[in-house]
Amino acid sequence: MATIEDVAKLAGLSRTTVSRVINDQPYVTDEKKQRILQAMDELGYVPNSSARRLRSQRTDTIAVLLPRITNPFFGNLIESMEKKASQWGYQVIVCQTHDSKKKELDYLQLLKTKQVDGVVMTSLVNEWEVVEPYLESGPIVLCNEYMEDTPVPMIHMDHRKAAYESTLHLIDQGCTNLAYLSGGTLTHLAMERLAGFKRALKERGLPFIEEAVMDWVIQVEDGRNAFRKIKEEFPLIDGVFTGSDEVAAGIVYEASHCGWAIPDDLAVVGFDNQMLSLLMAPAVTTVEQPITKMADRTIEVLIQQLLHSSSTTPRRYIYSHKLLVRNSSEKRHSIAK
Amino acid sequence: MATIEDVAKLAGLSRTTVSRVINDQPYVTDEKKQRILQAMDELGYVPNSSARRLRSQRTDTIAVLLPRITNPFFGNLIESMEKKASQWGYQVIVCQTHDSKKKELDYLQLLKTKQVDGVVMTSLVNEWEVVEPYLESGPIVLCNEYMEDTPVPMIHMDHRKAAYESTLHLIDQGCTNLAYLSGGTLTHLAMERLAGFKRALKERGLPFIEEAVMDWVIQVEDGRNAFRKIKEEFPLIDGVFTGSDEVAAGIVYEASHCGWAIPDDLAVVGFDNQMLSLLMAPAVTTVEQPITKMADRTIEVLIQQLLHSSSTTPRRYIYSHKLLVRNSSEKRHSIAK
DNA sequence: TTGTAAGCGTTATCAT
DNA sequence: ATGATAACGCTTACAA
Repeated sequence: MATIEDVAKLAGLSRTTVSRVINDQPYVTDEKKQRILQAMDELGYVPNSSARRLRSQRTDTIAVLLPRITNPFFGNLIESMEKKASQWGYQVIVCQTHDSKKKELDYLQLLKTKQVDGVVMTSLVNEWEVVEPYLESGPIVLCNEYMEDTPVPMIHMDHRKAAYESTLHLIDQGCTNLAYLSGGTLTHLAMERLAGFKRALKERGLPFIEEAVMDWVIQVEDGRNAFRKIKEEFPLIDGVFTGSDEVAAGIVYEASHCGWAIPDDLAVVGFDNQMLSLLMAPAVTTVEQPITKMADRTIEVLIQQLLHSSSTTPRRYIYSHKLLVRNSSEKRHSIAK
Repeated sequence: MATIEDVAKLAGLSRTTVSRVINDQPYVTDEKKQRILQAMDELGYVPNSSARRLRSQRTDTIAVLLPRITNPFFGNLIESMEKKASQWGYQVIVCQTHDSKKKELDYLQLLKTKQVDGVVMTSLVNEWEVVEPYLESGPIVLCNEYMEDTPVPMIHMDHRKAAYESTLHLIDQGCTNLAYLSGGTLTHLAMERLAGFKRALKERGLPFIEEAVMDWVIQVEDGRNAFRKIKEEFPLIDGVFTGSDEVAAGIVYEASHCGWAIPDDLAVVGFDNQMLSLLMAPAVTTVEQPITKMADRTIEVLIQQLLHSSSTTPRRYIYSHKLLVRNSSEKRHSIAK
């Protein structure tokens, strides 16, 4: 494998000059530049990335932590982030935490070992206190996930409000016994949504049915199971708030196959506006998130920190959602007065 | 940032001994080991990964090239690969080529720059001749994608056979005018499938309708457009082979919304057995791939190459598929005699 | 069992 | 405009 030394020798110049060419620095005559470029070509020379990183103390790489790539929401998020990052010459490393505290910390370790320059966290399962020390090793930006009193930039939606509106919508359709299905209570996000759900109930004087709260309902399969449980144990439930379109789809699917009418017997709302929600029959009411905008902003904010390591107070960017009402919740003859 | 030197000093030992502890090597007394571990802890020491890589010439990282992570097939593939790789202490870098020749080569460059020890290609858009030279820089394994006379291990299904069987199934259901929708003709895979499709037609004496072949039909949206085209331009078409469940879903969706009956007016088969195909109404007939098995084997094969750099002839592992017949193609009263 | 010392391939500093 | 030289932080012969 050819090194910079080999190139220098072949071109009859010094390593320094070759390095200048590699890094597009000034003070190299065109003639010598050409000689070097040709030598590089001849030897098939490629700079060794570990050596560059070691010397320059930069990796031009950022890590994006997410629960699982197979969740389309995060898939789309990472897709946009990568596009944006590459525009700035940055690589992205995808880090799946699978909602594990240990894995989350393992990946934050990348910051300490200098494998990445910065980190984006799109979910947060550890306590913030545990994560904060890693800030010493490099910038962290929160996208999607968020919390109060945290000294890092945050880019996200108002999930409490979104859940609140979804729930109001269900109530407006005449639902009076609502179930709440969540992807897990560990994250701050999940608590925000639950708060919005409860607030809507309270405002309309409806009871919060503790027993009809289910956690760790994430996949389609979980949604199917949840429906069966509702059918057998809580037949009075007439509306379901879910934190994901997959779960909503599972419910719609299983309900249809069990002879329940959606939305008349059971109204369902999902979250994220995934393709799936539109394709289901009936189509699933859901919350649209401005994924690309959030992703782009996140990368911009992180890279700005990387470039200027500015000590300005971290900003917070809040994006707005959109409730997409579809047939899984919209009753033809609304019972609401 | 503490270095190995700092730890050595604090523990009153040499860098070498510290290094031995870091790498779990023998010949360190328990007492000194403890002293070192404590020093590391005290200083919050973490080995610098660039330095290790530079010195050891290994990255313990492999790159997996795929078209797009938002395609659930590849999402699941990468999920399994990552799991397997981490069992061996390897990291995985996800590289989205978006079917671009340039990006594919850019990512292969990771091998040359020593950012990764090996590469898995799950799709191949460049000519093999262009890719082959990269083998000098490290091992490459093909998973999913495959071709003849290539000196690298291959792990894949027989796509020609799968397409052949799907097509026969459509014909058995009484279809006589078949359309063929492909995700792109660039890959060898696509050609294999087309060959299987054609063979089935030929065997049953049906015509191959050149005009009803559509390329670059990938997403749900493409499927919807494809249906509209069929409806307007080729109303005689009564069966469609598609290379993806998304496309099939788009067709089913659009057809239903246009008043066509699936499968009676139009039978549809998809590919990959994605969740979506089961959830559609009607559910989509599809081809199940043994994703986890293929992913696991791929990583094992690659890591074996990494560990032993054996010069044995590269093996080829062919896995078998399973045609899942569902309502998008199975006619209640089969017309076939 | 432990330590010395020589690199790994770059880039940054300082001369020239 | 170009070059010599010293790091960057670690691993690994080899010596002790």
